Amino acid sequence: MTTEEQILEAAKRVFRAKGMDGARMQEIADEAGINKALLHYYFRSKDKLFLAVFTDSFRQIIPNMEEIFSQEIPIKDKLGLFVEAYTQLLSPYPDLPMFILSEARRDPAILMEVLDKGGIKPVAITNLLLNEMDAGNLIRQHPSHMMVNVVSLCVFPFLAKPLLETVILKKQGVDPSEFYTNRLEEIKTFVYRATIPNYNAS
Amino acid sequence: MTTEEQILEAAKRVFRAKGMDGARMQEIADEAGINKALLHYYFRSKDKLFLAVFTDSFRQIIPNMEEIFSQEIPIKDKLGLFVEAYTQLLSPYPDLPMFILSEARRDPAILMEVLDKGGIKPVAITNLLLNEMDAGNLIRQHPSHMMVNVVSLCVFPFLAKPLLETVILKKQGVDPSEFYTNRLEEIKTFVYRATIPNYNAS
DNA sequence: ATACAATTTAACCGTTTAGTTAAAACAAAT
DNA sequence: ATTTGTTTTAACTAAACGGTTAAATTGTAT
Repeated sequence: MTTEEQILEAAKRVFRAKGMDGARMQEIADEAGINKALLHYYFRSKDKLFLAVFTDSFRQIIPNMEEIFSQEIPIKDKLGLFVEAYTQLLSPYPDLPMFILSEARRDPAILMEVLDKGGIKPVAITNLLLNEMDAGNLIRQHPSHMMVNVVSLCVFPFLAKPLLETVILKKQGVDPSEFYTNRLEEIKTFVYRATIPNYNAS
Repeated sequence: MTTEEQILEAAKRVFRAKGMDGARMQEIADEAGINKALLHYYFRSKDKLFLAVFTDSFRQIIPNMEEIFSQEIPIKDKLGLFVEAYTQLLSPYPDLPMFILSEARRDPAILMEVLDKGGIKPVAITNLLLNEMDAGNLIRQHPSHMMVNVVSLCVFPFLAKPLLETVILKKQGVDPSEFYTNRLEEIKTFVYRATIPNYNAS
């Protein structure tokens, strides 16, 4: 791994954990095992380094939806695959969603910079969902809301992790690790019941 | 409104918009229409002021669940009322959820400080849900996951607001204001289909 | 009017921070 | 051996920040 990559990896860890305002260039240098001078030697400013981290992070939270939704399988299986892929994508990086969303709120302009590069094509998915509704394979509903609903169920637990673990779980006596292992199946059946016709009957 | 209240209101606005790390005491003083010296005259330190804001904000995002769930109405109506109450609770303060969750992640210890004061009793709700499942009024599922699911659907759009508006909505040609007005009904029917037996049939 | 609390003004302190600079050391290729 | 790019060291700057201080001012209640 080159020094530049080492720095970027260290910067990812620190920025994701503490955000732009809370992160310190010195801490990133320490984390990378180098000194502050070398940090500026590679990335001239904190803003440039942050932009690199944010761009990289944003690419990471966009799942490969085309790969899933272009398969020739029932829409129910596509939804299941998406939920699986997305939770597994985020599991190793539980800080990612909060990092992206809170930094996007702090500086909405940064979204426009990154959005054009990393392509999101919700139109294609929208049409696919509408076709499945016409075919009777999907309960009729607004595609935008359905997409937001599914993503909400997948992402929210990562965003609320500290709150969930202390409030709901500890006070309820539920084992946190058990909660997370059950989570995937619970999301899937919840989504199936809300979107697949006659799912409850079967 | 007393000066102390003016300061607290100003601090709420600034802290919620920029977070602890991004907020500046000078900006809070300006926002409150006073000077920095007076700010420390009332709240001795940034930490103390922040704690006051966080405590107040945390109380605000805990809906009055007892009032809703103790009514003598079907569980379906209780769920609908909860979704309605919660989205209406957050609508005037769209920054609240992100503020609470991101600060809770930055300093998880602050949660324990606040949690004991503002009471959350998920055990009562858990038992209520289990009873409704036994009575056949609710599709059987883990109560913890069901609660997280419903809250996810309500809160996530507020957390992802800037991202949603730029990415999904603008690129799709959907009017953001139309999205938000439809949102409430979409959540409710989504929840009904996923939790109420034979809801689709009726 | 006097006393007292609230508020302003303005300067100040100590610390932290991003960023710079220059010189030296190091490593690898020519 | 010399060059070239990389890395370290260490000191430094300039600005921002949280917090303090003291004196003056204002307003209000007694």
